[in-house]
Amino acid sequence: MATANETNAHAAEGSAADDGPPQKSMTIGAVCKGLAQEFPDISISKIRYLEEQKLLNPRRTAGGYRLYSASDVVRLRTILRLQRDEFLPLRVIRQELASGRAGDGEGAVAATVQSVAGKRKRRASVSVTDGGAMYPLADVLEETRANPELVRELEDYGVIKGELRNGTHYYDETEREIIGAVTELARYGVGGRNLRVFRSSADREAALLQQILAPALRSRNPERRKEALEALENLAAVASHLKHLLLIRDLRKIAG
Amino acid sequence: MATANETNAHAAEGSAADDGPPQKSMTIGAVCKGLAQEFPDISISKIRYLEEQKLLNPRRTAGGYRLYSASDVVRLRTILRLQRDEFLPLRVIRQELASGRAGDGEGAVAATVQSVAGKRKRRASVSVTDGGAMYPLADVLEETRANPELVRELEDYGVIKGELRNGTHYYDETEREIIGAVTELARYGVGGRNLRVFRSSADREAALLQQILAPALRSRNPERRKEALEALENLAAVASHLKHLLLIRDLRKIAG
DNA sequence: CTTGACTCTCAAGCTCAGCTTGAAGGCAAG
DNA sequence: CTTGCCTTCAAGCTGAGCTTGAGAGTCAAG
Repeated sequence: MATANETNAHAAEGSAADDGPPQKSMTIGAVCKGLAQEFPDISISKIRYLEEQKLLNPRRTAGGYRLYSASDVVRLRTILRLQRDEFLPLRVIRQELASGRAGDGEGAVAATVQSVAGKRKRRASVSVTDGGAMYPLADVLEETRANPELVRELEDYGVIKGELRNGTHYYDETEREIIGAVTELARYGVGGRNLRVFRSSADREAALLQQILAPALRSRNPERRKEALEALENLAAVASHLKHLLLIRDLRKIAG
Repeated sequence: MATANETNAHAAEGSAADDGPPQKSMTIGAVCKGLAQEFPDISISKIRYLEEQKLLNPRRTAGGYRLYSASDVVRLRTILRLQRDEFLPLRVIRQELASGRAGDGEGAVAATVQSVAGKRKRRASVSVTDGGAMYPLADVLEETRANPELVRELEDYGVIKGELRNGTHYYDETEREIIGAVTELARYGVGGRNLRVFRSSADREAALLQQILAPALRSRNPERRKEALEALENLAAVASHLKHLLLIRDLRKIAG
């Protein structure tokens, strides 16, 4: 738990005290735990696999242990993000990283995520079946540049709920995006109380879809259930699109 | 090899001479040959597979033969491009298509390749300020493969209104897409009467946004008015995104 | 109204990416 | 010196994305 960072076993090469500025290399297990927050399906074997595929190349101890530097970890995070958010196959990620835009420098790698990603977030929240990644409040606040007050307000309204783990609030991907969207709306003067409108319509629509798919969702046949879940995702996508269109239609009258 | 297009066997429904304006549907074999130019690894079985995966839904002859309209082919080309150039899995392509970035319209789809491809690029049909293009009912019906009954129903409900010009109904881009989306929903069992839910929430949200931007929109200063319109578009986009997120959030509970 | 090219469905199978698992053993620090 | 993390290597698993084959039907040209 926690950030599982320094606390971990075998954090090699920290030598003496915490005086040394940037000499901290981590073992594979520590790296894995550190990334588990953002990437729940990471595993030691996966990291090793990525190395086998020439995407990583960490230092080794005399005894053969892998030692990951900070930039190794950054690179790994980049790889995982490109895979998860941009759906790039490893073959292509390897090229992207190799061909210029990123050696190892953190700046360079950060730039890569931007440049390769081009636009922000493709998948993010469209999936009903969540990946399970959680982000600490501090990160969310920094990324969305949201007002902490507003986050609290959202929690009070029950729009988001977060998860309290050893003293810090954690939010999932969807919640993070909700916070971002609401922050954006706030810039235009759409206050917290107005969110009721959005919330209640979402509730109604969810109820509608549930009702329609209820039989299949309750089915004990797992195949049928899986199909229903897929249908649910598609329905959500189409329904959202329809809502958008209807809103545009209304707004056009207003603008007209 | 030329375009290998008209030369093909069984180019159905061309009936008599070349008098018919837009009645050209192709069989699967013809479509396949036509696309082989750009996509060498296309195959008939692959096209059928894509249909099985709910990415396509062509008309059929009485005997069960697939008949691909021009817009079906455009859609298919979009799918293949997203797959080849963007490495998107079919799952994601399905969502991208369902959730608006591409209906079928040529402009819209071109925009999709762009927008999904990476640049920001707003979708053609979401703009509050309409382009003004109008499509005759017959075209809309063919493209969306909507039930005429359903279109009438939508008009009764006041969701769309169309325009009567010398005997034929004409619809704008947004209306056409609404019809498409509703048709899609109908395939999942979301009937006409359920649309009230969507409509009323759109109305409420429009009212909210109007209220917020009312002063600026009423302004006599054209500059200020233009700014307000832009704000309206952004608000609409963000609001739609937020609604989608909230819906996902609710659905996750259901699915859980 | 036949003929032959084309198409249909359905079930089974195939390939490859992307990991996971297990066995058999070595390294590091309390 | 023991305990827990680490190593390699080979084999295996899973799901996506098609392909193949069998058996039957459709369509338009002749």
